Amino acid sequence: MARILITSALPYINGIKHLGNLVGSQLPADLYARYMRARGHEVMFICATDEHGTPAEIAAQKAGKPVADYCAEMHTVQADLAAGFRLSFDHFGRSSSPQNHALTQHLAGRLHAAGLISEVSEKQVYSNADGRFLPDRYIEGTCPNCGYDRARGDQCENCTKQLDPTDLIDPRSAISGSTDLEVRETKHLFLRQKSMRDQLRDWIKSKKDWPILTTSIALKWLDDGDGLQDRGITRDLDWGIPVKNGDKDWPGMEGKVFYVWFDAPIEYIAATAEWAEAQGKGAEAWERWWRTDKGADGVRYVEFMGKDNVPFHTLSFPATMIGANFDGAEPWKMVDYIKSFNYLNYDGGQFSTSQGRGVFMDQALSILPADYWRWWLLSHAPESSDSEFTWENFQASVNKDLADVLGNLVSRVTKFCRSKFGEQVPEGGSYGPREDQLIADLSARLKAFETQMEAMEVRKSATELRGFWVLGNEYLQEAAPWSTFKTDADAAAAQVRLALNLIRVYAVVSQPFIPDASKAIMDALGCDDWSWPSDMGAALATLPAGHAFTTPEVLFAKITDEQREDWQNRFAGTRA
RNA sequence: GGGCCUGUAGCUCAAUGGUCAGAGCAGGGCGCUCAUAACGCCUUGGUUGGGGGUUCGAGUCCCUCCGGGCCUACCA
Repeated sequence: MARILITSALPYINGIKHLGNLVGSQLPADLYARYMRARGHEVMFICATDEHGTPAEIAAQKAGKPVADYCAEMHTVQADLAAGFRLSFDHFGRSSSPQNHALTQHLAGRLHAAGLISEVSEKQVYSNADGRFLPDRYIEGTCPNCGYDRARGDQCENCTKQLDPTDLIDPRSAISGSTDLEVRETKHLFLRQKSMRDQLRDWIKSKKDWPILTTSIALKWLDDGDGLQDRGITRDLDWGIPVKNGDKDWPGMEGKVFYVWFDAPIEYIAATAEWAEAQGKGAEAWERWWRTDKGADGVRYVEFMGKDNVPFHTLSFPATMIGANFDGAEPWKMVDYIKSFNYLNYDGGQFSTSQGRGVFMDQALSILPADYWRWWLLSHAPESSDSEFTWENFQASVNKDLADVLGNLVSRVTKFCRSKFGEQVPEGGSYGPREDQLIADLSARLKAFETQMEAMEVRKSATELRGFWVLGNEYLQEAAPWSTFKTDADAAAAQVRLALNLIRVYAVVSQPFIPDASKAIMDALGCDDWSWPSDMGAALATLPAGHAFTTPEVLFAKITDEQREDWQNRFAGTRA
């Protein structure tokens, strides 16, 4: 039994996430966590809301609420939706937690002691009307290059030219529209990652098995142009983790907070500490996952994220971990594998939180159960390139795979049994060569599924699982118990007994993808044995003759053309 | 501008430089009647975006052109 630490990129706090966010990190992480638990491994699956930064403050302001209240409310909303999608986090934390405050400040102090923090004075744009410094992209104005009047301070969207906020003609605040802007001098802490470039490169190059998407992004940041740059880790904001040197004040940094991207990955660790506290356990309970000197040396740590998150997870966060161990006193667990995803598009364009385009998690659950979405999203996960959600494809996939192949199989087996033998596993007959062949085929197919799951090949895993289901229909068609029954009731009994057991095996193996349907099958079969069918023959003898069951309701209702068209229209525009 | 990814059947995707480029869906045919008009079997369908090159051999490697996407460090 191995110990596996799994983190999903943290969903940002400023609103409900869309299906693209879900499939880019949390959902595949959940699939992996569920599978590894099912295989008997010890899993720690961590996620949290990412609560700091300018967008959170602005979202709270728009909602007319204090930012702390807003974040607390949105955290609850996101936690409920995660539960609705059956995301099986061991803990869903908050980056604003006391644990993260303490740990972030502690690690900053360690980096300072290591000589890896420098203080840099910068000039930044301050908006008097908004009472805040403005990040470059929150300043709008006319592009000096093309004359586009809604160019942002970092780049003109129209002509794609890179800009500096001071380049803009007639600059104004993107938040309030105010032109009462001034340039102020402000001091910030920088993480001296430049000095750790070789260490980071060696570490990344040692990861031979990482996806190209992951390593190419990391190496680009390391070596492109002037190479890896030092990174600001503080901001002039009210909401965030106050800048401290461990538990001591940091002279000159009063009133400043750490940059959200500094404290967000640290929350992976802090959230595990939150978990330990919630469980009534001591520090050793979380340290055995995160400190290689305290038990984490045997842990395999896997991160899931969208491609936009890769630089922070391959460079800044590792730099923090390596730097904090400058004297060998704090060996932190480093990531072993990064699974990154491309983007899911929606009907010819992008999903967009800011524009409200696409299907959002709450809307999705309001029209169909979680399993439908889980199945489609996972079986179409954007692994090798961006992929696209269309309602036609969704309808076709769900109806064929879930309703016809799996759902109908469960239905035909249980209903046939009920009508010929009653609602109990029939007795009599014995297995022959056909059944031996089925067991061999199932074993081979399961092995292929396991291989793909362990490699985190999400789409291929779904394909293998579907193939595993198809074997049941093929067997039934060939054995044809409805014909057998007319001449040899005992033989039909044996065939149905096997088929009922096969359905149980399907519930167990499918559980990482479609947990609710699996549970419904198990409940109908009156069984709670979720052990993995490593010995297929034995697994298919789990339900003995005479075992009572109930015929389940339709597992997956088909999506009708009317429904599809209705949803297509309903979700065609942007969300209010 | 630079970097990276990507382009394969009507659709969604496979294929360590090595049989005749394969699956699922859709389409066509046959079978079955237990089942959610479901299931099974067979089958149509390709100049692998265009062009050039390397190689005994290229979907795969190189060059070039065309299309789609992402990133480019103060959104997160």
